Amino acid sequence: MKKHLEITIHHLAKELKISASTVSRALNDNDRISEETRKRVQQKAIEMGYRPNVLAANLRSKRSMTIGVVVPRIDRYFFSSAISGIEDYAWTKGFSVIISQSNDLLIKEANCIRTLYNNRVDGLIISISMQTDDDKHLRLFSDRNIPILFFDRFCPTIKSDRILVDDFNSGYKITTHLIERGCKRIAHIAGPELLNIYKDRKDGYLKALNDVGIPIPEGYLEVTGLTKEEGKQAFSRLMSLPNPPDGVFCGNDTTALSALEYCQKYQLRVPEDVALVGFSDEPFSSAVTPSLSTVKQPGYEMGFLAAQKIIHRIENINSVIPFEEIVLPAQLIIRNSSI
Amino acid sequence: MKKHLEITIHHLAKELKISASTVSRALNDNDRISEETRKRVQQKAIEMGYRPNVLAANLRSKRSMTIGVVVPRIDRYFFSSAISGIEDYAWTKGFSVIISQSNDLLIKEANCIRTLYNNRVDGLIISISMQTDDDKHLRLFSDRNIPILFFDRFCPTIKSDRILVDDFNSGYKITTHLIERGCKRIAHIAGPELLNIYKDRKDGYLKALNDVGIPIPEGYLEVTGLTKEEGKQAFSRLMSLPNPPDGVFCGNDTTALSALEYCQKYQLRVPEDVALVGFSDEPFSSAVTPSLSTVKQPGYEMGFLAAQKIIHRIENINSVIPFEEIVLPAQLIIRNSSI
DNA sequence: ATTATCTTTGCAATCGATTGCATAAGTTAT
DNA sequence: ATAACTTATGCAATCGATTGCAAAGATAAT
Repeated sequence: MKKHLEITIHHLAKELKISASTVSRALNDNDRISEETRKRVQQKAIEMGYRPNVLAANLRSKRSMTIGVVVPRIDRYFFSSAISGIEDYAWTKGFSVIISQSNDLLIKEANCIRTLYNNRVDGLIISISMQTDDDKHLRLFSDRNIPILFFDRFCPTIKSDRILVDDFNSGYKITTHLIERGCKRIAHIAGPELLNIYKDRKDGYLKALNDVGIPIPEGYLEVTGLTKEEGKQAFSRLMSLPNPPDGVFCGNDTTALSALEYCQKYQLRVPEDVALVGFSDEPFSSAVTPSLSTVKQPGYEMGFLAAQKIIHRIENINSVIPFEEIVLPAQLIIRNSSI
Repeated sequence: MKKHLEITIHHLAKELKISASTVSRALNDNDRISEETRKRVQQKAIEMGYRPNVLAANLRSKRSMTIGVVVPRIDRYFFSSAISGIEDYAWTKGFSVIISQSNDLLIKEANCIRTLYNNRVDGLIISISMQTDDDKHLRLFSDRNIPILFFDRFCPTIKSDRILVDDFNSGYKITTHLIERGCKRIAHIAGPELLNIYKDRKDGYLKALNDVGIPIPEGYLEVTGLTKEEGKQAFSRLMSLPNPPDGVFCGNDTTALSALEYCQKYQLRVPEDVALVGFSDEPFSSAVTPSLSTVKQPGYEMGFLAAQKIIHRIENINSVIPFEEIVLPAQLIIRNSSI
């Protein structure tokens, strides 16, 4: 079973009676090697089943051809589709993708980043955790000038590229939509302010109401962790108010679903009694009844673009490229829960 | 900005006036180094901000502390939750996870595997593509005695560990459930026979009907790619039969959802006119109306277990551990679409 | 014929850690 | 005091590629 001795460039060199350096250059299609030798070497490499040892090459060249990705949870659709986009592009450029998840914990996030650093990834694509209120762990990369790219959720104190969704305008559009369909009392279930995305959604909501002079009653702004359970509680508090809302902008689809389930349980009609809008267009959102109005974030495209940007930066690591903040538009999808 | 010269064990050695080998051993808590020296070295390492270069260590030790994962698509919930489980366990053992997706294409799968091999991953966890009818690319690993572990979808000609879901019994249980609720004409929308999972589900279906002596009318067994579109077409063909089914076991939840949408469009009542059962318990399945009966596969747990098994094998690469086929039970979840 | 130039290849150091073997120092037994 | 072990540390080779510099050979220019 141990018949497979690994073939190295030295074996090829000996076989071809040339030096290892020539073999190395030939395999990399270096101009300095004659066309003829290159052909011979490449032919022999195939013949002998040569497989480059990426580790050795990376050690020497100080590039790993690998990008690290950190997301809160891999199994959330938005993130898995972003990873899918990252992987698809990276693959075309010969980069591998190491993933890790922070589980929305700062400590875990810091550990992931340290591990990725130790593995000498060439760049880091990250969507920070809900707890990240500190940038010390990120400095491991930024201080060493290793490219970081934030997507969706970013750390404002680190200078770097960012690919974001236009949460402010989305929040504004959602709220305006609710106003236009006739809602008079519009509440919002927000997420932790620490994260730009939730703050922006909330600000969009506030601005939209303010622009048309609708005041926000006491208790109409819930701030939660946006889990299924917290969503249910928050919605229940809203509906127990003396003057409950007739339209609720939920910070994500999960809480919107909680709200929907609450309505089913207590015989509230959606959207007649209360209109609902979520955020993210999870796979379930179009399938529920009534189907859920929401905002579709281009996860795959963001990931693809993120990979393009960071690989471009990696490949031009010595040029000064100004940092970019790309804000992608998101699409308001009006479905039956707010029609 | 270039203030960060990388600290190596040689820098530590010089600083402490000892040899690099001692530093290396001290950092790895080797017995041969005195307790006192170990402390001093570890202290200094922290003080100087030393970060081990995993690449160098791996090159020498011929282990990469990395496992490669290949799945058809990262953004499918079953796979992303499995990856989540893999990553969670691997992380506790200091392993990194490189992921790649085959997009259900054999060629892409082969390329992914080659890349993972070149990166010298210590093991491969894979769920094969729908097209994989050949094992040449997998031999790259198996011939070299590098651990492979299949989960969910496997290649029967490669000897290795497997972690599977009990698709046969699940198919059997689903069909029996439909029989018991009173369905007389039960159809099945199956996936490609090439994959064990779809063949087993179908066989369970056939066996269940056979056991109670129900014959299967002409045209009641559709074989498709199980996409949304193909599902819709297959279901439409079924319902256009002179004697359409009153119960359909759909090969996955996606096609079950297609069926549901078809029923809504053509005013068929579910489950009164036709009962539906899917497979996989996608996030949308519990949320749709009527909620979808299905089989819940333990994705996260499978991934976690897969990581445990393969890392155990990696850590005992020189012992002969017999290959294991673990078949996990899956849970039939009866919801409104077939109650 | 001689020098200059270009092309093609090889030598040897290097990346940063690991590890078998040798050695020095310390301890115990004879 | 010497042999026989232990214990702690260092030397130097090694993993498999990359790369600056030198050199050899071929060709062109003077």
